[in-house]
Amino acid sequence: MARLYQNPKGTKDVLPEEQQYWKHIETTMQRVAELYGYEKLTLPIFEETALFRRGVGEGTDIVEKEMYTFSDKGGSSMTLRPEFTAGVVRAYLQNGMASRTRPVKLWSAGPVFRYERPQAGRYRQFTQFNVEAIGELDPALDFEIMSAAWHLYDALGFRKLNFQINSIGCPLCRPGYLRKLKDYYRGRLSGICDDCRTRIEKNPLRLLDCKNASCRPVIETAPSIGDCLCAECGDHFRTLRGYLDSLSRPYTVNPRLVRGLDYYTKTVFEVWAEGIGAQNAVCGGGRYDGLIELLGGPPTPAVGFAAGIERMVLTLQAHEISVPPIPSPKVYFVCLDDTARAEAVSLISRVRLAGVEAVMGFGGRSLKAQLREADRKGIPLAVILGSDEIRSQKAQVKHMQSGTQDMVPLSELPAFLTARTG
RNA sequence: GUGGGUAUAGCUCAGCCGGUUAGAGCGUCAGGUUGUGGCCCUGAAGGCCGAGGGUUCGAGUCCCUCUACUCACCCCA
Repeated sequence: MARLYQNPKGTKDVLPEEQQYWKHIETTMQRVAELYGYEKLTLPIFEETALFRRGVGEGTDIVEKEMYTFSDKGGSSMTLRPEFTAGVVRAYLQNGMASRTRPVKLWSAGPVFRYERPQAGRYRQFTQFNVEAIGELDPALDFEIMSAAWHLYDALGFRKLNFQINSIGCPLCRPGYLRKLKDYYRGRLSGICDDCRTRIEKNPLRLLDCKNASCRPVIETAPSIGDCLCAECGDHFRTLRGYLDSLSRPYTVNPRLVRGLDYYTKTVFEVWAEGIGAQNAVCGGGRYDGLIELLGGPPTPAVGFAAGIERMVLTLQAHEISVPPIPSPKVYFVCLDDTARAEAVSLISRVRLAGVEAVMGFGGRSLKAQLREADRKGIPLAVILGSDEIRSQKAQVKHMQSGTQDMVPLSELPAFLTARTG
């Protein structure tokens, strides 16, 4: 067994036993997207590398160390998508969607790839549900996006979720804040961890969510971005909060919430789940008013979020939320000899066409073995076909739970089974 | 990239202070008299004890190296 092939590190097989969770999430997210008027956009899984370098940001961890980049046979540098937004914006610009009525509201779902050390809830290939609304600065749109996320988790049956929101300003007001923050930290170099000393220059916003205990008191008294927002950003955030309050959507303003991607402006938010380990963000998103222009389009505001499906599955399981079962066989055709099997092959085909999930026994297995299989798979009805039944043209239909049996003419079997399994 | 933990059957795990043919439960398959599942009983299949080296008369057990898995950091879904 040491010589068997293994799945690549950080990937995961989703076995049949887990599929009900995936199906529940997939149908729910599609329904929520429809309820909010978002249209589906299907994108390639890889794009040219430059799109992500530019769109995600050169200084980000994703670009610096996490991308699956390769040269194709023509010598072009390609990258498996590490997130959706850059690809969505590329498709929006390339297909002339900027001339559609705004906002253009799009959703996508599928695998994304980041080369990281795996741990609980973190994979190198994982699956995201992605929602974007492009072309509108109205805070009501921020609210709609957050509302869609809230609606999704509510419909899935999640409880005990934590909505965290913040505003990280815009190119007008953020530089001034960062200057204040850096000055504050430069005066306290001795009290902070090594990581934070490098963050001061490299990624100052990240100083605010350092988990190191020694940095905590420094963070507590650090200048807050909320006090430094420009008039536009401040108004935007206040209006958004007004919408959230009016609908009684529980949330926490977290002035230390920042995000790892360069393109965010104004609103950022995350949704945290309990009980699934350290990687507890099931959803992250925000506004990115500068990205479309950065990727060669006209100045265009936009807002969106991405939710991680594997983490949603973990949350459903950790919170013991029951999900709809996947339809399973309702009828098992027991075949006792070759003549019976020939009859079963034709009968089962008619039964399936009538919409009844049905399976049959293969090979020369005993009656006992076939009934045991039907029992263990929880199949409620067994149709027994042997030489007696062929001779009389009547099958025995056994109700597995009660053990009672009916004699049913073969010609009436499809109708009988349809009625009993409806 | 940096730490910690763990590797014995498909799964969950025993295996003492180093001692002879490697264990259990669950699962799978089969049987328990002619064609009837569940409970019970019996049996079978399934392991180079993660890999390589070392110590020893003798290693699943002790030591070293490697690999894989796992949790956490960085960061993120």
